[in-house]
This record gives sequence, structure tokens and C-alpha cells, in this order.
Amino acid sequence: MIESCLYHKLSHYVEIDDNSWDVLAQLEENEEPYCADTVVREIGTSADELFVVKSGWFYSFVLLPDGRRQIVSICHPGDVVGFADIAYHKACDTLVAASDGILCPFPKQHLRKVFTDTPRVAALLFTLAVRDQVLLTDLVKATGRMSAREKLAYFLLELDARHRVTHPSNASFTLPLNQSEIGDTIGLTNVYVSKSLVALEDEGLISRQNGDITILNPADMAAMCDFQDRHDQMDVSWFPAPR
Amino acid sequence: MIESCLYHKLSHYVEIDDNSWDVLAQLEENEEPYCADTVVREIGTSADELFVVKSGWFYSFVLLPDGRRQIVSICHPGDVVGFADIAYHKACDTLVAASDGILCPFPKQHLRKVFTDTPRVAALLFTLAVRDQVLLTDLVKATGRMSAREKLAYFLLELDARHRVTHPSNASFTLPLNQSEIGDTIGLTNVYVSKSLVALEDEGLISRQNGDITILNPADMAAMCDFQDRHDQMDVSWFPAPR
DNA sequence: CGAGGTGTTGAGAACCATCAATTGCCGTGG
DNA sequence: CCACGGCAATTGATGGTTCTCAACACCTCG
Repeated sequence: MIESCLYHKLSHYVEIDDNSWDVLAQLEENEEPYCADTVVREIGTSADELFVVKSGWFYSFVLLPDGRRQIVSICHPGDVVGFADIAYHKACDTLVAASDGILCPFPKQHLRKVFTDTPRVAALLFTLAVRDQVLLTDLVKATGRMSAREKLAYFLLELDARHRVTHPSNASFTLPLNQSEIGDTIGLTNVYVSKSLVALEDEGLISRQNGDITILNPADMAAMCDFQDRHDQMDVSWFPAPR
Repeated sequence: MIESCLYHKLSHYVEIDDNSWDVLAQLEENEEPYCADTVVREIGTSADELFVVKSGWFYSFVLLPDGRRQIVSICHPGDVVGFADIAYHKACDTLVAASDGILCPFPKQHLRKVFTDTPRVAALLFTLAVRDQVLLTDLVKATGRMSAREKLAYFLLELDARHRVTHPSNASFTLPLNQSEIGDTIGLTNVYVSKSLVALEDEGLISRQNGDITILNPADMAAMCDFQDRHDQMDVSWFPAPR
């Protein structure tokens, strides 16, 4: 059993038997490196592949005709990318590399075998997809109903929570996104992201040192934006038994 | 084979063999009626059930501590509700009846049998869940990056598209939501929803007659908010074959 | 007739966007 | 080594979209 990001992340939630693992490992058979800011897959092009993130950060976004951009998903090592495209023939968003990184593409058709042969893995993938959906409801809540400072508190706590799954001890994390990208995620301008970050820092809620973020007061920040950690656990009780 | 909302809706996308249909029919075995504005399931309570909507409209929302509300999903007859809760032990949102209606609850544990015995149905449910995810990305795009008028154009077109799946000929549809609920969906106040609706009407894009909405100029409205119809088709090419 | 829910309209204020200028940083090339 | 350009972040001034508060009209239902 090879060590992998996907395994590392999933084993946080559920015990993966050898049979399931063989199937999962097939998803990471192929590797494709990408440089920062490279487009992986354009919106509207054929959506016949999904990806496992092996290293680096990626994100996907949609554009309005006049150039306004909304980032809808940020992807870290161990994440499965492209669930949204399973239901459609064409990609619903554009996927780009936020930093240098490696993706493992696998064909959508591969899922057929997963569903027929290893229902437990299918259930696991289902759960991952559904978790993405919950993350999106959190994002809707933020973009729809929060002030700028609350949006940023949510954004930073969410990245922190995700980081903690694989790095439980780290109090701070590196943020390889610029302020325009942050704004395009939570619905602000780059200018107001800057002003709000300064505000959070002045209040003593966070500190920053060249790209690294430290959450100084998680409790107050979480109260401020009603934050829920979606990454610490999942419900696997209904999963089919391992073969 | 009994006629049902679920069958009616799903058969729009994929041929459902008898074996699959038997499994799906089990999801609708039990019925529970709800009056308008009744809470079906509170956020934070045990999430061990999913629902098929048999009749009426339902929606689910989250609240911020100070009372701000964000509606994250609107559910019509034939929809499966509660995918988000599959990944967690506690419900992530509160589900209420928007109008009088009937739900068919079924236990989450039921999915185990679906995944082991009927992979094709599992794939179908997976696809429905993923479609919900795409609808959420559309909503994020609207709340994060659109003006009030654009948000409303998107909102109305989305409901219209959903309505057309089961009522292809109808040019207008009934909207059993008040303007506060509309605002809580797309991130506006009830006051500004009113003003923006009047604006759309003045421009000749829509017309209203006591609760019914008619989209007068779909093309211009769609261009205005870069609308994509997510309901006209789905990709079922990768599904396991019927048994 | 009165009460409550819903929608409309107006005035004022607040928050965030827009525009513009400045700083600092880094890599490049003279 | 220094000059230069480009990108990212910051800061300030101004303006606009939307929110808030308030009043009023309408309808339904008691």
C-alpha cells in the first residue's frame, strides 16, 4: 500500500481496507504537473475527467461576461476535484493551478467500475462530493449574508480547518492566493480585502508574516461568522461493509 | 410501476429499468404531510433521514446568530432533499415547508443497500447530489458577484428552468415565496427585492399577476446574468448498466 | 371593523466599490 | 551595483448600490 495524499486525508475519516485501497490507488495512477496560474481545464470543454490533487493548490472559478470572477472551490492535496462535472457533459467551471502542483487525472468512465465493484468506495466518493456541497452552502451563507470582516474570518477559518486535517499541530498556514483571488472567493474587491485584513489584524484576531496567516483568536473569530468545522469528521456509519 | 413525482422527474433524464425502479419506489413508501411554514427538521438535530418531495415546495436555510438568514436550497416535487446531511451526523440546515406539501422520508441507512445492490441507482443519486452542488455554485456566483437586478433575473430563470422539466409548455409559473424569502435566497433585503422586481417589470423583462411570474424576454434575461440551464439534461453515459 | 401579513415607496445612511496614488518587493538587465 | 519594470499590497478620496427605517396601501381572515 503506497502512501498518498488521498489516502492520508481519507484515512482521517474512515478505515480503508486493502480492496478499497486498490481501487482508490488506481485513481492516482497518472500524474500531470502544472505551473502556477496554468489553466488545467477550461469551462465548457469536455468534462470526461476528474482529478486527485497530489500536490499544490488549485481552484476553479466562473466568469461573468464583463470579467467579474467568482471562485467556487479551492482544492488542496488529497482532494478530489471535478465532482460537479459528473452530472454534465461540459465542465461547469474553469480549473487553474494556484501554485505549482501535480494532478492525477482519471476518466469519469472509471466510476462505473467503482460503483459496480466497490460500493464502499462509491459511498466514500459520494460522501466527499456531498461534503463539497456543504462547503458551498457555507460559502453561500458568507457571500449572501456576511459583512466584509465576517467573510474574511470565515475564509481564513475554513482554510485553517482544512489545513488541520493533515497538519493537526500547525497554528499557522501559508496562503498562496493573492488578495484579488481571496476577494473573488468571498465576493469582495481586492482593495476591500486588504482593508479588512488590516482591520482583523488591528483587532488582534490574526497576524500575518509574508504570506503566512496565524489565527490568534479562533474562538472570537468563529463566533463572529458562526463558523462550523466541516473537516474534523464525517458520517461513515451507513457505508457498505468492506469486502 | 406506480406513477410518482420522482419517477416523472428522473425519467426526463434516464431510462429507469424495473429493477432500479423497485428500489426507487421504496424511497417513497412513507408519506408525511406538512403545512406551510412548518419546520420539518431543525439544524443540528440528528440527520438520519432523507426525503423525496411528493408535493409542495420546501426550502432549507441557515441562520446567523443575529437572525440574518440564508436560504440554500429550494425543493420542488420530485426532488431528493437532504444530500448534504449524508456526510454528517447532524443536519447542516433547517428544512421548512414553503407551502402545504408531502414528504416521503427514508432512512440514510437505506443507502447502504442501494449502493451494494443497485449501483445504477446509486449513480443516479450521486448525479442528483452533484447537480445540487452545481446549482449551489450558480448561487454563489449570483450572491458573490451580481447586482440586485441580475440576482433576480438569475433567481427567476432558475425557477423557470426547474419548472419546465415537468411542465415544458408553461410560460409562467407560480411563486409561493414572499419577497423576504426571495431576498434571503439571493442575498438582498425584502425591500430591495420589491424595488428590483418593479424595475425588471418596467423594463418589460417580466410580468406579474398575483403571485404568478411570466418571463417575457428569456434571452435578454439570460444574457444579463449569464444563465445556464442545469435542468434540461444530465450526463448518464458513465452509469453502470441496468441489471 | 381590526389585525396581521405582504408589497410598495421614499428619505437617509452605511458599506463597499471604484479610481488613483504610493509603497515595497523581487527578478531582470544594464 | 544600480536602474528599471511589474506585481502585490496599502492607503485615501469619492461615489454608488444597497440597507435601514418608516409610512402607507392592499388583501385576507378573524
